[in-house]
Amino acid sequence: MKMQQTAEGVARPAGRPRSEKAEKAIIDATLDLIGEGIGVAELSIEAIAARAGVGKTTIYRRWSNKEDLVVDAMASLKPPIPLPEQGASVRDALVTYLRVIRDESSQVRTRCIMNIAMSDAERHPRLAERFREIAVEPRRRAVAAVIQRGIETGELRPDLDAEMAMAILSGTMMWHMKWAHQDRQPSDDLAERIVDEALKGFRPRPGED
Amino acid sequence: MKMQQTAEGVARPAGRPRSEKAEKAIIDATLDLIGEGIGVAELSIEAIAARAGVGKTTIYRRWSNKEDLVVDAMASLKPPIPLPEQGASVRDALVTYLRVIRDESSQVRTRCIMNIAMSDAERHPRLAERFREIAVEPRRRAVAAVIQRGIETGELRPDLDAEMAMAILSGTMMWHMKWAHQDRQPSDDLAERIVDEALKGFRPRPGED
DNA sequence: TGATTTCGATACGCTTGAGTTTCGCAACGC
DNA sequence: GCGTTGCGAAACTCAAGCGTATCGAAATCA
Repeated sequence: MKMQQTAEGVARPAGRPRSEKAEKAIIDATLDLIGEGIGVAELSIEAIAARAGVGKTTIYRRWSNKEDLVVDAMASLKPPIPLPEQGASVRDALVTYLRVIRDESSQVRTRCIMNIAMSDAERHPRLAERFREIAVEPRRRAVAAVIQRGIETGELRPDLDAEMAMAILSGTMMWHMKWAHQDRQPSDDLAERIVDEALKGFRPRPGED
Repeated sequence: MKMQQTAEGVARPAGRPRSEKAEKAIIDATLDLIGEGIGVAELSIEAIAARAGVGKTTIYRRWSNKEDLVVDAMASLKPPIPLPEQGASVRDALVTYLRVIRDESSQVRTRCIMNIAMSDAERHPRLAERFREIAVEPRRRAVAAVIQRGIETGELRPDLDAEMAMAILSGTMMWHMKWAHQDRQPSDDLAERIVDEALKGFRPRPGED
């Protein structure tokens, strides 16, 4: 594979360059299929190639196995974290955050992707790590910042454990979305109710401090 | 298929009766394989038959497809709910409850089964329904009873929403077990810390009532 | 123009597992 | 003993999908 020098000095291989469009089509097809409820195990390279309108060779030239492809596909997801506006109250910021989780959890596509992240993660550590990195950590940091600010303004208890608060807020919403929506869709004010309930324990106790 | 009358008057088919031992072996093998991390998609009848020391025909005679078998296997699980002793305080009862969840979530086998229940549930509604029925509902009721008692004794706020409390307790523990144990195993006092944090919001506010 | 590489398409050999059938034996009631 | 049904084992057909190879066309650079 001879290299050639471009004007910018970047080495590039001779011959026809790889198609970025094909690459994107492959990633999109993978996410589409996953979003339709196909698990990693059932996911076939042939189906991805067909969906992407691409030859199998084009896939194998880029990824040597299915797991690598799925990891890259998951990593390509840009999590829509509308970071809570810094001007709002802690309550409003947390409500906004939980509303995002609720809305995402209502979409079949997001739920399927989350299922894969959570379930197949047991067998594919790299996938779990990547998902944590792109989807969990940024949010954890965002919530931690909100909580830190709340502590500084006195809206929250000074000894509040941000990690615990994060777990309570996210965990409670996830539990509701997973196990409580069997008969009815989530009520519109679910985010508010969770935040208000949690804040009962998060706020400073009157008569203390 | 001719029927015959037993002494008890129960109709039973002619010929050799089906082996309960084989049936149990099939169920056990299924749960074993699932517990080892085999997903429903990769789970093969052949592997189950081999593991159970049974012919494939013996499986097909009882279950017409894989989903039916998995549903029955999951349903055979007796969830170990050590119902909190009624004498203990609400705090102790809830700590006991969360400890059970934590201990279960630490076992690979239980985690695999839960993963299947939660993830494959999206595609297999009967499986989700059954799991909810045998694993979620009994616990929900147990916790609801504890909370009801706490409200009656004045240990908890009279307007506390039992459903919300359940979601907070279980959801928070599940979140921790799923996303917080990446670097270290759960601390021994995790159950206590969650309950104490939650109770800060669950107890009556001083000066109110 | 020629060398090189990628493109999509198609075909190929191979493995896995589904679901069925057949076999000889075992367990039951009569 | 006889009829019936279940048993495990093995063989079978069939389909899906893997990973590789080959094809002619297209894209890029020297």
